[in-house]
This record gives sequence, structure tokens and C-alpha cells, in this order.
Amino acid sequence: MASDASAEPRAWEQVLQHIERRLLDGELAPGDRLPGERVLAAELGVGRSSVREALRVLEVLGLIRTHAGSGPTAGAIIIATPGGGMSALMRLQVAANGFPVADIVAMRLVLEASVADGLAAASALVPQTDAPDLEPADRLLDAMDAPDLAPAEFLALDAAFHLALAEASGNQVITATMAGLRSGIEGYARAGLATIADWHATSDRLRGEHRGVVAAIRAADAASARSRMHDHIAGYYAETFIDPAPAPARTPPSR
Amino acid sequence: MASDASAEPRAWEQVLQHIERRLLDGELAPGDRLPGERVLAAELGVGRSSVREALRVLEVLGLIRTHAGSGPTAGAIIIATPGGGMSALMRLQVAANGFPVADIVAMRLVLEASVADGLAAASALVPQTDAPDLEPADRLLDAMDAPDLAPAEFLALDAAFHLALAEASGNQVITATMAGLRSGIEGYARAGLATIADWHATSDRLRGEHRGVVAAIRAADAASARSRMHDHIAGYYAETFIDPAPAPARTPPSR
DNA sequence: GGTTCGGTGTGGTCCGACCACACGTGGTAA
DNA sequence: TTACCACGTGTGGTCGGACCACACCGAACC
Repeated sequence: MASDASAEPRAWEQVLQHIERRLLDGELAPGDRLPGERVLAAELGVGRSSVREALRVLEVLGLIRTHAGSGPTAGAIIIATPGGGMSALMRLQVAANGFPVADIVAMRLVLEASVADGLAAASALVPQTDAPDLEPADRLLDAMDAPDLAPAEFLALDAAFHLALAEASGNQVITATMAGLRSGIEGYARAGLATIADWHATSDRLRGEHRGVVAAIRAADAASARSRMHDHIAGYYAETFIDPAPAPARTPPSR
Repeated sequence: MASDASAEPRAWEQVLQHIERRLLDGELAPGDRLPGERVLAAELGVGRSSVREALRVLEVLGLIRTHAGSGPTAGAIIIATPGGGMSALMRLQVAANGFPVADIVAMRLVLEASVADGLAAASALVPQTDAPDLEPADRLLDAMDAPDLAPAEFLALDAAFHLALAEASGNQVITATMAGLRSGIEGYARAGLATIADWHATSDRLRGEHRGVVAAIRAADAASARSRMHDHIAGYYAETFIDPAPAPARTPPSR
């Protein structure tokens, strides 16, 4: 499955594998600086172009961050930013019709409902220090109460609210995935705003649903939190979806 | 959030944005061939190296496939392979400690349970043609009954079985994510095999659990399918987990 | 002592060159 | 006429060199 059986040791792939191995061996960890591109090229016996191609991949995947210049902040530094790569992946896959928007929404439904469920269950924990931190979500909900909020601003706060809930769950993978899913359908969400007839009524309803979800979480009512979240998201998409057609008959990519 | 506000028009990023825009505009679709690297470079006024860096990213993300030579199969062809990029992302993020293994397992739990739940619900559909196709999963289960199966082979079939269920759900995003999650913890799963004392008993139990899940799906018993799947996965990881320590105090990547 | 001005090493980019590869095509031989 | 083979051509893959902007850092200067 790893596509390394026998065939293609392309130069940039060697670089990627080398770095991955050093990561797995613990020789490289977040915060460390990678050797310079020229050094890396010499060490691996490849050209600098190939090293750069591998570094570019790592950068897009959120593995490293590069800065020019000198000093401790310069060079390629390992940062395991979970969300970055996921967003790029989702966005581009959607653009290329690899990920149907409906499937993204469906998965978001599953994930958000589970997060709400899990948060409610965790809220019942006896040591309150172990209970999830809903403060950031609360602050976002308060911000959304501002009366003169433009739809786009509301949408951004809404996205941040859902992301805050995911973060409260403590699961970095779910958080990153959620951020990625949202990036993938961001364009559709923006376009969907135009289809809403009465924005005032809709935003009021959304505000109420948000509060209801958080209240259910705080009440440790897992079933209610799950269903409220589910209905909240499903309802919104049912209202704003631009293109209900799931998948037009397109030529299969095939080989 | 999209990090495009004002600052960095790095050359390779321009190429990426150009291609993404053409995808969104429908000028490029799966199956199409991208212009040659030299042509693309000339069109965008950047060097070929920058074009290649962008293409490398697209390739790792599963957006394109490149072939040298001539003819209709040569060049960079757009393929929206959903799973490829996800696997690379998960694998590298795990390697860099960006994704805790425990979080991946937790998310897998959520996803698999939901898939089982959804499949069971869909099995109740009246037009049987719309019911999920469990044939591939059945075949894999039969293959797992072979008595002389090495643990590693069993593990591969097990992974394929779970993936087949995801595919049966028809959700490409969930399928790709599932494949990615598995790639991320593949190393741990392999290592976990060594910790199993009585492989014969364990594999027998797994076989039974698999059959039970499929039976519950066929019976359209969503609750049972969900809980069986949940217990199946949770139980397995509880048995084989190598490093139960969730996250050692590591230096924050930060900036 | 404080300030300034190069040196130095970093990534970012471009260019030119060469290679392996695979398809087409045209000439050639049967 | 037909089958075969060799070469041309365009593709990605790779390398090396060159130059740039940048940021630090230290030495020289005021």
C-alpha cells in the first residue's frame, strides 16, 4: 500500500522517505531544524531541486515551516501543524471533483454529532478540571449575538464555533479534519448565503440552535447534544445547498 | 484562515492557485492533461522549478499523476484519487507527533461505528438495488477464514475488510479518511501483533466479531451494528496498544 | 559604549543542460 | 503491399550553477 515495493525511487521521494524515517526514529522532532537544503542534497546525493520538491510537500502537509534569512528562526523547522495540510487536501480534492460536497457534509454531520455526544459525556466527569473547556465556544456565541453582523462575519464565527467545540474534545485529528472539511466546502457555504431569503430569521434560529447544543452539553445530555447538533447542521445545509445534484455523470479518471 | 490575505505570492503557490482556479472554473476536470511544465512555466511567468514544486504537491495530494514519455498517457493528468493524499498526510503527521495515535484510534472508532450504523440503516431500504453492497466485505471475510494465514496477512485482510465497509457506505470522503487513518497507525498495528499472546484465539475472536457486525448490518439492526463495531475496534486496540502513554511533555512547536 | 556596515548563510527563484522514456512516423526490407 | 525497425520528438526527472532578498552577527568605526 505504501507504493515502495520495487519501482520508483524518485529523488524527491527519497528525500521524503529519509525525513520520515528520521522522524520515526526520533532523530527529528517538532521544533528541530532541518539541515539546509544544500547540505541535505549533498547528504542524500540528490540535487537541490529534488530536496526542494520534497520540502514543498512537507510544507503543504503542515510538517515544516520555512523562513529565509539567518538566526534561530531561519531554515526549515519542523512544526506538526495538523490542520494546514488537511485543509489544502480537502479544498483541492473538492476543486477536482474528487470529494463530492455531499459526502463532505455527510462526514461533517457524523463528526460533529460525535463531538457533541462526547463533550456531553465528558461534562459529567467528576473532577471538573477534566471536563471540556467550553469557554472559547461561549465567547464565540457571544460575539455572534452582535446585532450588526454581516452574514459573512457570522459565517466565520459559526465556523470558529464549531471548530472550538472540536478543540474542546481534545482530539487533534478530529479537530484538524473538521477544519479541513470546512475548508473544502467554504466556497459553497459562502455561495449558499445568497440563497437565504430571510437572513435575520435564519441567523436567529442558528443562534438558538447553537445555544441549545451547548446547553445540552453542559447538562451532560449526550443524546440531546447529538441530535441537536445533527439537526442544526442538516437543517442548515438543507436550506442553503446550492447544487443538490450529487454527482453528474463525469468521465471516470480511470488509470 | 486561508493564509492568502496579502503577503506571500511565492511562485510555486501562484502555480497552485492557478490550477485550483482552473479546476473550480471547470476548465480542468479529471482526465484532462495539464499543459507541459515548460509551457505552464512560460504561461505563468515563473521558472520550471516552481512549476514542478507545485506539481509535486498536487501529486502527493492525489490530484494528478505524471508519466514521462509521449502519447496520450504521458504528461500530468488530473486524477482525483481521494485516498492517496490522506494517507501521506496521516502517516507523516503521525511520524512528526502532530497526530497522537490515540486520537487517530478515537476518530476511527467514531467513523467505523457511524459507517456500520449507516449501513445497517441503508440495508432496510426497500429497493434492494439501493442497499449497500456487502459482497466485497463478504469475500474478504471468507479469505480471512483460511487456516494458514500469517498474522500480517490477516491484518492486511482486516484492513481491507474495514475499508470495504466504508466503500459500501458510498461516502468517498469517509472512505478516504478511513484509509488515511489506517495508514497513520499501520506501523503501530504491525508492532502490536507481537504483543498478542495467543494469536489463534485472538484471530478467532476477530473473525467472529467481523461476522457479527456484518450480520447486524444485514439485519438492519443499526444499534447492534454500531455497538458491535465499536467494541470490536476498541477491544482490539486495548489488547495491542504498544504505547498507552498519550502524549509525553514535548516542547511545543509554536513559532 | 553605542552605532553602523559589511560578511555570511539561509531559502526563493530562475536558467540551461542532460537523461530516460514512449510514442509516431517514416523509411526500409521482405 | 505489408511488416518491421530506427530515428525524431516531446514528455517528465534530475542536476548544477547562478543570482536575489533576507536576517542575523560581528567587527570596525564614531
